[in-house]
Amino acid sequence: MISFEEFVLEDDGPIYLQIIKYIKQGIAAGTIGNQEEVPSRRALSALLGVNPNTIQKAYHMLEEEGIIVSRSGAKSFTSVDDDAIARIRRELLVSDTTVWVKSMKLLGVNRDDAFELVRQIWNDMAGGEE
Amino acid sequence: MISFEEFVLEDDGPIYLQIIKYIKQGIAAGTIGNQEEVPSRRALSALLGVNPNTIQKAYHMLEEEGIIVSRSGAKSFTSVDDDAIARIRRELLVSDTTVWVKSMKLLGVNRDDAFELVRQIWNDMAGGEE
DNA sequence: CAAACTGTATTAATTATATAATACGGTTAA
DNA sequence: TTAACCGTATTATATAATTAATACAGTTTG
Repeated sequence: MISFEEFVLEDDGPIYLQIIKYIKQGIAAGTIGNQEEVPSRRALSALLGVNPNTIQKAYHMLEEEGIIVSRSGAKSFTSVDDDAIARIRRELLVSDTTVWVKSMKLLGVNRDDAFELVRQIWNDMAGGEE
Repeated sequence: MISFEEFVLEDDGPIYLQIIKYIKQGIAAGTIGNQEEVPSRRALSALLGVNPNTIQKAYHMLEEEGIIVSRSGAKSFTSVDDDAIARIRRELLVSDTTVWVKSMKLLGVNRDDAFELVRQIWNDMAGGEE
């Protein structure tokens, strides 16, 4: 069963996109595996304090991407083979890093200074490898 | 006069936030200086193909942050002393980098691998220092 | 079987974002 | 001075995102 304990709802963008990204990141990180049970629409909506329709929208889009499989009346599960995992991982790594690099260049920061900034921030943050 | 030639309207988030970020990044990068003229609401809306009210919303929020000054009937100008510039620059550097580092940690990427990924992407992108 | 849970669907209302069409009065420059 | 700008404000409309309240049929489990 996918855990949403580490999920934090942000004020940033649409909730359904945050949920989609969280699941994709989990798959890419390996913390969410294949044929793993997904929380029901009602259970996750109660846990996050949002509307069931919002969860349904996120799950439906994930299903259209072939990342989860739903059967009417039954529980929903992930459906990701090794190729799909690799594709999702690469997609997230490149898109997130490209956004950050673009920002650093706009701010006129060179690569070494950007690395130094990362070193300062990396250790102060929880989680991940040290 | 602030130039919007390099500005590209994305489908991502609200337009007024994109405009605010573009101006803040310009100030932080030094390409937008103090007491520099800002395009009129009507002129910028025509250039970007968006509604004048959307530009007004962005400018109004920038004025509330003390970053631009408007007088009814007259042109609007930036208002950023050295302290303000340093504050905005630090704010953008830290927030953007924190978002990226958080993403790398969620994906289970260690710092050295993250740096290697940046090296691959950095040179393939245009702009900024090499 | 029956109760509890599941995915799915529908309709209505709300908020944020953006557009559209104007209007008013202040500022600037020919 | 006067025409062309400027910032500002108002009202209406449209779409996207979200909430809300239900409802129905399929699946699972005791």
